[in-house]
Amino acid sequence: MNARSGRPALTRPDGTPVRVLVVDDDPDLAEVLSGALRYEGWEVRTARDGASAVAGARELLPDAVVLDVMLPDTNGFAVLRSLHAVRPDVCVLFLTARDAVEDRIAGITAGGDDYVTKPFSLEEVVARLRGLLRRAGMARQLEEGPRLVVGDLAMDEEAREVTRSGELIELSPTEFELLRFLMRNPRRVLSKTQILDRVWSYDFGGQAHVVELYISYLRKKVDAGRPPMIHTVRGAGYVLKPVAR
Amino acid sequence: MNARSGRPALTRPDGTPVRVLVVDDDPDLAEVLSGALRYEGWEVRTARDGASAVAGARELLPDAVVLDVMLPDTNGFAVLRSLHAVRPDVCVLFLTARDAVEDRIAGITAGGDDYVTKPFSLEEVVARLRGLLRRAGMARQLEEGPRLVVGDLAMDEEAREVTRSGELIELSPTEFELLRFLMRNPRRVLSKTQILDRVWSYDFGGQAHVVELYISYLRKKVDAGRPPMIHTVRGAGYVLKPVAR
DNA sequence: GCCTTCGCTCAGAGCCCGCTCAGAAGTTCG
DNA sequence: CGAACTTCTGAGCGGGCTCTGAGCGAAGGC
Repeated sequence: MNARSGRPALTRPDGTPVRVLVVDDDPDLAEVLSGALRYEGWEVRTARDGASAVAGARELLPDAVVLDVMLPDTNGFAVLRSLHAVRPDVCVLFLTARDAVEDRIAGITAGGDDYVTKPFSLEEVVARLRGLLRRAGMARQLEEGPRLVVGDLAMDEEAREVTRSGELIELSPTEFELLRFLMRNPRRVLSKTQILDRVWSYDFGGQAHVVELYISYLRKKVDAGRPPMIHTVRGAGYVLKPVAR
Repeated sequence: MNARSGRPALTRPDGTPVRVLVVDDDPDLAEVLSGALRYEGWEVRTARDGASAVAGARELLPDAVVLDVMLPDTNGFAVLRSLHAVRPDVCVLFLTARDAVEDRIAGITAGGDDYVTKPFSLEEVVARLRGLLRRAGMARQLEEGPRLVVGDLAMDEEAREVTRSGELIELSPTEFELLRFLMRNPRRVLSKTQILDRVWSYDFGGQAHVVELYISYLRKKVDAGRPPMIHTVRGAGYVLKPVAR
């Protein structure tokens, strides 16, 4: 069982919580990240530089590491080598500035690791991590697949494909992330703030009004002409529900 | 057993009372809040700034913290970090002014923490706290679910759904809160003043007449054509009772 | 039985919330 | 370098929600 009730957690094969090390020199960002990962039911530890990252990894023996490429003392790649020395099969998710060295990252990620560019949304980080862990055989049997289903609505996270009763629905990146968040929390009212904090980048300064706008976009594509699955709860937020039988 | 007789308290897994730290620089507000939380059967301690909050947390080791974002000495994020350092799984409920536009700290609700805007109602604060604690695994086993049931009337707090004998009932935010308060105190007469203090915001200047009005609204939706569950006790208040068999 | 008190309900005003449209700025891709 | 797409802002509108006031009915005291 997850911290987030009702949804099964992604765990290690023996049932113990997945262990993740977060390495970033911005303490606020590290705090937000580790909060989100703990919310997934995972065990989290933070480090703010390369040295303490390696030390932390030795203690925690993490299954995955979220690693900022730009660190005060070293760069991420040196840390990566040390990490692989500690635990060869560790998954690494790099955090990197958009304009920086994408080619070098590409070389690294060929090995099965992955990266996201700053500024990112928490949904994206969590989704990538889940993908990495799943591929590393971390899923507790069958219950954790790359496929989300709510009623006749289905999402293949890896193929980035969404269908409703078999019909393919094309979504923009933000629409996709919003729908993923909704589908990962079916039958639960989500406030606009929750959605904003989770689906939009952490540096987004805008109003909750965008959420309304994107809900409106989603409705046009997901609910179009069909019995609605996205419901407004006035004064509270939005819910995704399978249509009542 | 709870201070509020007849209703089982939300307790820690070992049966001891939930421990909550209230941090606000307004002593009156802190007093009202801690009163309401003690009424839930919880152990409460107060602090009026960030420094004493961290100190208090170290002593009390609280399960949850009610934390005003606007503190004289620090910002919410720094306090959040300190609190998580003391106890990684602590839940935080932030209090924030509605018009203080950009004190919304991005990502605050992403880690499973929550917030309410001032002015708030006590029911809302308590409900949010209960939600946080429940998700953190604080519920004494099965008896405390996200579901309130009185007779054939049922409320799912997370989905914000109310049904009577299976039929869905649509409620406005205030109606919902009022009914939640009634359902959390079944078979107990609640005075209009009690209801006003609990369901309406603390800065509400209006008359007790609104309570009558909203009871009337609720009756139309909840009791409509069915044997009544909401009863008037003249000169005393209202009771919610399951229909006699 | 009458009068007072208390509670119920209707109607309406004002406000706030959420939805949508249109367009500007930025991004991606051919 | 242009075209298509995506994201976000601003404004307007429609309607739901909350509360006030008034009138009416019921309960209970004298």
